[in-house]
Amino acid sequence: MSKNTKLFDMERFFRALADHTRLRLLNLMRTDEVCVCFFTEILGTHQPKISRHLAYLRRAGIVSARREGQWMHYRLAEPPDENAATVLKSVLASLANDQKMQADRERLNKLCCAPRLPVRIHRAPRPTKVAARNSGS
Amino acid sequence: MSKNTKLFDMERFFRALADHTRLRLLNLMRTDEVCVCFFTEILGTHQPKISRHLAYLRRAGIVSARREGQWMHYRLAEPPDENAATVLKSVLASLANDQKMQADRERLNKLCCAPRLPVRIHRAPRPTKVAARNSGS
DNA sequence: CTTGCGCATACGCTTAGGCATATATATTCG
DNA sequence: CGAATATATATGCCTAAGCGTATGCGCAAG
Repeated sequence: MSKNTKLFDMERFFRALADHTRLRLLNLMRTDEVCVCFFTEILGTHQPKISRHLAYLRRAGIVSARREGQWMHYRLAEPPDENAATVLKSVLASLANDQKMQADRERLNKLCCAPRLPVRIHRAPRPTKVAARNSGS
Repeated sequence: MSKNTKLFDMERFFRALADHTRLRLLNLMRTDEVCVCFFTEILGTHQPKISRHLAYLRRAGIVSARREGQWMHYRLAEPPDENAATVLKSVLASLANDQKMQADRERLNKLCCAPRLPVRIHRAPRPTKVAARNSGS
């Protein structure tokens, strides 16, 4: 039984997961807090598209945002419901098994460990690790 | 790592789950193989709507259908990928925790254990248990 | 204060997918 | 065969949500 008061809107939750771009974003946030410009760099797409999808995920309660000066940092949120948490955990584990998702993460790692960032995101704050929530629990 | 050859189309999978009617159908199939007329009876909705959603689930590989004379029986399918199986299992467990979903199941149980079926589905074959794959209940 | 940057949102367009109603197909029964 | 039943699909309508482009707004730097 669900311990928490807030109801789990399962339908909305799955709608949020039913998009390739959003799954890629979640995969990149699996262990890190990441700012928007890194997402656009890694996914190679326009910034408004990224922002729209991040807003969608935020509305679904799957990610949370933190402002730091002119940068917005996104990370996975604690689901308000234990069922959501369980499902999300297995979803993230599945992402970790996907080859293309692994490739995205490798590019992110390379990029943020590089001595110098590309000009486009020259001053951007690099992704930072977040307390592990999967497999470590 | 995914052992099975067939790739898991996660996006399609979640799109299939992103609908209340389909979640209710899946919940009713959690332990049973059920024919269409029982679904329409329990959900209290029109038969074409049920058939459309069942077709959607079938196309997503989540359920399978079996014909028996003029009746079609639907049940959960074995996901072709272990990631899909893991996620689906946690989804079904979440359904089992939902109060409204429990109510649906209780109505199905009452209906199919009743000495006589309502006139509408008088001759319909009753749901039958399927080898348990999740939560005993 | 003005300019530039990072990000969010608005706009217009297009498609997927929800719905109810109507119809087609297939099986069973008389 | 012809009617009735069980299910599937077609049709038309409407909304959600995808996309790219344009724009708004807050913060930083000059």
